[in-house]
Amino acid sequence: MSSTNSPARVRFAPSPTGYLHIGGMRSALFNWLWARHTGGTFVLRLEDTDRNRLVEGAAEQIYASHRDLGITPDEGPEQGGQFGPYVQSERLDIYREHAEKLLESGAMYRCWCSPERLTKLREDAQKRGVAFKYDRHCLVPANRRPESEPHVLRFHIPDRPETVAWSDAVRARLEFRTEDLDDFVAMKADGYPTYQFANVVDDHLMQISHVLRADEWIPSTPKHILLYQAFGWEPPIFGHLPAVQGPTGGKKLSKRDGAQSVHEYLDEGYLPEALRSFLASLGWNDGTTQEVYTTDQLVDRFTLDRIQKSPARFDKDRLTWVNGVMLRQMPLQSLLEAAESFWPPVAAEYPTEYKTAVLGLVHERIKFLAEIPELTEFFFADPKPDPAPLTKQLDVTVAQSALERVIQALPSDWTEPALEHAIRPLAEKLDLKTGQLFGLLRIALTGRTAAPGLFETMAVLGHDVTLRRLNTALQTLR
RNA sequence: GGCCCCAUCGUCUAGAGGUCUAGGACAGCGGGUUUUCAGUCCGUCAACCGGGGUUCGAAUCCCCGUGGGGUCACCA
Repeated sequence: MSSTNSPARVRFAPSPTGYLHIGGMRSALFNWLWARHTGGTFVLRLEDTDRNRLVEGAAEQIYASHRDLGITPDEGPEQGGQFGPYVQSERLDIYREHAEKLLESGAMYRCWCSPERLTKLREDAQKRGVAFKYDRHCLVPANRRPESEPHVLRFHIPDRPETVAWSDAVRARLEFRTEDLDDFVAMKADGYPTYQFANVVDDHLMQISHVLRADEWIPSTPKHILLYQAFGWEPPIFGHLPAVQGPTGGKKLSKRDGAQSVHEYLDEGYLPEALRSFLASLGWNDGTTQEVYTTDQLVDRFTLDRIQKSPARFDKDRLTWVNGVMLRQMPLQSLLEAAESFWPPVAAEYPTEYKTAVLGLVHERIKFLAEIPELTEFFFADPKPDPAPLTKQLDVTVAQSALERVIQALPSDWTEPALEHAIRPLAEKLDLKTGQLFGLLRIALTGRTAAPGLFETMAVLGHDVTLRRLNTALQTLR
């Protein structure tokens, strides 16, 4: 299948009303994957026709999210392209011009109805238990008003009852009856188009071949198709993606219930590659038992027919696992680069070689980069002296003599094997269990009960620091 | 409420009539490795929403329920 697809032109069209949450990013990723898989083009278009909901800086955040996730658009507001502009508020003339055509052909009509009247209509519909449909009041010649008065442009749903159907790339045939459709507003009174209208005009003008969008758009797709027909245009292929639900399920993922921006994950040290693999698995799989994918594999195997129909829940535990797998597979050098902005402040003065050695010890245990300070802090700063944990397992005198013996036994050959050779036998001589002695030393050296292996830790810490910390521990017991 | 979509372990999913006493993975639990934690290895718990059909045979097809979700804006 992969080689038989012609290059697709796909788009992701968010509106700048806030940051992009994970569900939105998943849609963007699917579009990007399909473009890459077919050797096509990924277009980013900003749908900013609602002036009331614009959020300062949101557009920039959206651009950044794509960049940082590694799915930079081929065409868009930032990169331009031959089908621009890619911001809808800069295309007002285009919409007006096209609206004019449909006005002339009779596919659209002017409507002067007040918000109050519409609200009343809506309430009536609710009372009667039916879906709201505009009553076409302004279609009656007697109700027409001067064109100079504020009005909107409505699309005239065909009077003849018919079925509007399309073959969805994700869920086979979908159909609606025109009787159930409302004469929706295409151009608002402020001169801006609605999504329904701008979307169709732009997708056609930008030669979009596949519209892959969230399935909440299914109910408005017949309106879009009717619009294409009114223009005499060929509709694109529609593919409606299953929703991404929050961790607790139920409602669709929204920004209030734990949904987060890509940046929050990036900031926690989730790798873009891990995010891509995990996000792809939310509603798509290749049918094998493979669980983690490189992006090349994703691009190679991504096909529309393997997109899931049912909603997927966002499971952070699984993301964390994927991230851990990728972190562990990463060469130490790459990990060092990825970790750059995650070091604790105290690490600032230390040389790269030292940090590399430290990273080598936590490489196996790290799940996301933000854990680095917690995992490595004691490599850079002495633990706070505290007698309590030192004597939790052993009484003071035993702990003291153990520390003294270890200090005396420290080898001159400061290597992991030499250290182990010198210290391990001490446990038996002191009549202690290995775990008791090692536990004591671990606390003395790191201030923690959980840390990397004792001897590798000592090897990295170096002779002087090790000796100092052991002495400090001894002092606190006196 | 009208219209629409969806329905396999807690979660992500495999499954396109027989190979399903339903497979993999995450999480959970138990154990091995081991100086702790993590990792790793092994094991374990756990699902076809219900009812009717169709068929020799249904998780897979059809219908009806039920449940969940979406949508009914001069928001996208």
